[in-house]
Amino acid sequence: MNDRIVFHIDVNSAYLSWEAAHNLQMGSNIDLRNVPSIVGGDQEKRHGIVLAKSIPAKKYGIKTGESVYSALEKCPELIVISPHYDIYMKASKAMVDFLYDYSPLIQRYSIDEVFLDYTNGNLPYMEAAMKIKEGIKKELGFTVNIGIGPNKLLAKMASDFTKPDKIHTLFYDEIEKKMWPLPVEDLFMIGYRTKKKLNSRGIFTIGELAHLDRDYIYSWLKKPGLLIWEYANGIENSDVKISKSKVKSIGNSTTLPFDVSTKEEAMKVLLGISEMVGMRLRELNIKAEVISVSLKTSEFFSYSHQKKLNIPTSSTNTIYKTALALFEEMWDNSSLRCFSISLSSLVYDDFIQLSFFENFNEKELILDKSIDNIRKKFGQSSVIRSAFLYSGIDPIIGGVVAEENYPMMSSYL
DNA sequence: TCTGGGGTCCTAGGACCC
DNA sequence: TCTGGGGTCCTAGGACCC
Repeated sequence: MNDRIVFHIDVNSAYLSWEAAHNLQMGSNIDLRNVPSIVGGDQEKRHGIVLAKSIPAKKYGIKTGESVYSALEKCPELIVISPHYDIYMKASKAMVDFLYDYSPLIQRYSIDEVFLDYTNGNLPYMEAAMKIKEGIKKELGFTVNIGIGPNKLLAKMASDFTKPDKIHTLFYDEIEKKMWPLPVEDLFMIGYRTKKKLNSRGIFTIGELAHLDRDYIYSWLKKPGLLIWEYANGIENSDVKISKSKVKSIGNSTTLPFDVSTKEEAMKVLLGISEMVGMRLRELNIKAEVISVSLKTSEFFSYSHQKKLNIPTSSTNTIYKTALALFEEMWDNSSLRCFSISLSSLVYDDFIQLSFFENFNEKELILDKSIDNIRKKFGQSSVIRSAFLYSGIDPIIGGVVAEENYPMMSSYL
C-alpha cells in the first residue's frame, strides 16, 4: 500500500458557526459562538431536536440530537436559532471552492466535511493545512478542524481530537498513542448498539478492539465486526472519490405536528410525499423498482413494508398507489407521527428495457413532467391537488433543499 | 425523551429453483 | 415425507453516518 497524505476538513459546529458568521455579516453585534446557543428545529411542529451547539452550550451538557426541550432545561437562557439550509449550502460550497486551490482531489463527504488528497501537494503538508485553516477563517469567517493521516479513516479520526480551530495528525506510528486509548465508541462506525455489545465482553478502548483475534471478531459480529476491527488497527484504503457516485435511493419523510389516526389523513400525507419523491426521481431521469413505506407510531415504534414493481416507475400516481397499498397492508390502526416513502433499485433512464407498457407509461410521465415544470417556474404551490385544501397537510412533503444536486451522505468512507 | 430528515450497507429468513 | 444442498430473489428490520 503506497502511503498517501489525506486531509479531513471538518467545520466546527457547522450549522451554528455558519449562522454566527452570517449574523455578523448582517450587522449583528453578538457572536453566537461565544454564548450558549443552538440551532434547533421547531418544537411546535415536533421537530425540536438540537442540530448544532456552541461550545458554551456544550459546557451545559447539551448534546446534538437531544430534544430542544431538555436543552432548555439544562440552560434556560439558551438562544435557539431555526435552521437556514440555504445559508449552509452556500457556506459549504464556498469552502469547497476555496479548497480546490490546494488539490483537485476533493471528496465532499457531507455538507460540512471534505476529504482532500494532498499526496502530490506542492507545500509541506503541515504548511498547507495551516494555510487552509487560516484562509477559511479569514475569508469565510468560520473555523475548521483538519485531520491529517495516511488514509481517510485516520484523517477523519484525527480531525475529531480536540476542537475547535485545530490541526492534528494521525499516522500509523501514532495510532498506539493517540487512538488506542480512546473509548471504543469514538471509533468511526461504532454507535450505541455496538458499544453496548463490545462493552458487554469487556472491550472498552479502541486498543482493546484492535488486539482482538480477527477470526473471533468476524465470527461474532460478521462483516461489520471485521470493518471496525480493521479501523481500530488503522486499516482503510478507499480512494478520495472525486466523481459523485450514482445515488442508490431517494426518500422523504415527515414528522407531523399532530398524530394521524385516520386513513383519510394518512392518504394525504402519502400523496404529499409521493409528489416530492416522484419529482426528485424525474428531475434526475431515474425510475425506481422498489417502493418502501415506513411508519412511526406515537410510541416511536417503527415498521415498514416494501414492494418490488414489475416495471420501474417515476410516476407520482404509481408511487402513491403502491404506497397506499403498502400502508393498508401493514397499518394496525395505531396513531402515527411519522411517514416515510423511499424509492430504491433505481434504474437510470438509458438502461430501461423497452416493453409493451412503454407507451402507457410515457403519457403519465409527460403529464408529471409538465406539472414539474410549472412548479419550477411558478413555485411549488402553483399546482396543488384540491384534496389538500384546508387539510393542514402540505401538498408536497419533503425537506430537500435543492439548488444544486446535493452530495450524498454515506456512513461508508 | 416533549426524541428530524436524508442517506448507505448488512443480515436473516422464506420462497423457489435445480 | 421424519426429505440434502446450493443458489438467487425478495422482504423486514437493524446498524451506522452527518
